[in-house]
Amino acid sequence: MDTIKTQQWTSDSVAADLERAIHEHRLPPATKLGEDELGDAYGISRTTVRAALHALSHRHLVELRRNRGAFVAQPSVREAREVFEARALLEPRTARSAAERMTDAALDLLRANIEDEHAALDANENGRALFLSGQFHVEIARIADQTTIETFISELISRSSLIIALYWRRRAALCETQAHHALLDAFARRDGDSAEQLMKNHLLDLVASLDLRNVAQPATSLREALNR
Amino acid sequence: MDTIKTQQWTSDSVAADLERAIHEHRLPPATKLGEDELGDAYGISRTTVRAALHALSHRHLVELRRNRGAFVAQPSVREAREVFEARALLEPRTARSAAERMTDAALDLLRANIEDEHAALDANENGRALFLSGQFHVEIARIADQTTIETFISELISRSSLIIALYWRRRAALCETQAHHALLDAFARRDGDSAEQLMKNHLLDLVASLDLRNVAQPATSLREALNR
DNA sequence: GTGCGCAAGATTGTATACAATCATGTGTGC
DNA sequence: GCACACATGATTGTATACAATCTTGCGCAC
Repeated sequence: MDTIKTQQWTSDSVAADLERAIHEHRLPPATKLGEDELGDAYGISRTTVRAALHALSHRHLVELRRNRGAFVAQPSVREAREVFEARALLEPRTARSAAERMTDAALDLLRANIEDEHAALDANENGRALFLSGQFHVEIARIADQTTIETFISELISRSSLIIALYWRRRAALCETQAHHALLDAFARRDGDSAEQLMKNHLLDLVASLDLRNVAQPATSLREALNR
Repeated sequence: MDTIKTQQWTSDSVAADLERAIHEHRLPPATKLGEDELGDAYGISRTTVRAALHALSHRHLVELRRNRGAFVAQPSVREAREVFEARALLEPRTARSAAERMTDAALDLLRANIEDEHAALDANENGRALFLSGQFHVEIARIADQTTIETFISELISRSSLIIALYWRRRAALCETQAHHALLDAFARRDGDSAEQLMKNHLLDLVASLDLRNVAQPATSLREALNR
């Protein structure tokens, strides 16, 4: 197997590349991430790969098992609930702050994001659309000028993508963009109250679209299923 | 210099050990954390030390500068505000959840924590008292049964300790334990409303006890001061 | 005497080599 | 034929060696 790109990969950029692949569902939950394999793929040594995998494990996107390797995380039903509870605490109030600090330039960024998502959906690039949909939320935290909270939300968004991969119920993804449009309107009006409430409902809708009953989790490999 | 302990150090345990040292102000902000130095101190190779330092940098407790090394982080005034804004979003509602789920065993844990803090203060172990004071908040998240939020709060608490090291204004630390006592009472009554409100006020008091005006930050070395 | 440039030392960044651990398959005994 | 034990292979955990980068001090030119 040849290397992926001609680039000066660092542990951070490899981690970002892997995170995006996970976020876009190109690397589904439970995928084995062998160090040698990744090292060959990126054309780097295991040292750098290990640093990237450890970084992702701190973001709960990768699960490290001692002497067994790294796997794309498989959030449990419980973890899924927790992630959305954390988002419910952080995002509505952050959306309010963003609305209050909104600028025209920031509005353009959010509009461009929504348009890109539409374009990706039209091109049947569902993974990319999902990624952009998440970026919308991260952008809001950035506009709210809360770097610390943005870091948390960014992690929660990526984990949400894994949760969606495992527990998504509905087929129609269009309701999503509708909520983002409504938020955009509230932002355009600098309406903090509406933004907070819309974000709250948006998150509730997201959870409602998941199947979080305590059913057996899908496992890609038999071994994984039995070790649980 | 001889090794610290006879123990099988792993990157995680080294990171935990360093985090506690930072939390207890035994390693003040801007302290240089040389890899060779730490490797010798713990009796391990640089590989493991590096993994620990990277882990701490992901928690924003250590700042890594390319080709220059690792330093105990020095949160800026802005970062300090952000940390407490994040805590304000997470902790009050978490305290409410904890109150609603409180058990007698959990109450005992919290009581023991407060007693230990008193004992530490009496023994003039201020660092240990500060650590225990932070653990009180982490325990609450654990009692609320929110692992994800607990992780975030744990990080924010450690960062708060750095913030206190840099920006603490008042001398009297006794007001602290008073707030924890009040919270304990609310928990004992399973009074979610009070717990949420008390936590909110407690965090406001904490911020008020800091000097977050935009003054020049104290720097331990001249070089650090100039590079900023 | 001051300022620039270069070289030496120190420290981190990366790769490679070795050790430890786990998974798997085979063989032997019952 | 089944179960347990051991050996083999594969993969991760750790240490060491080398390369790259930055700091620092000296020396030379002006």
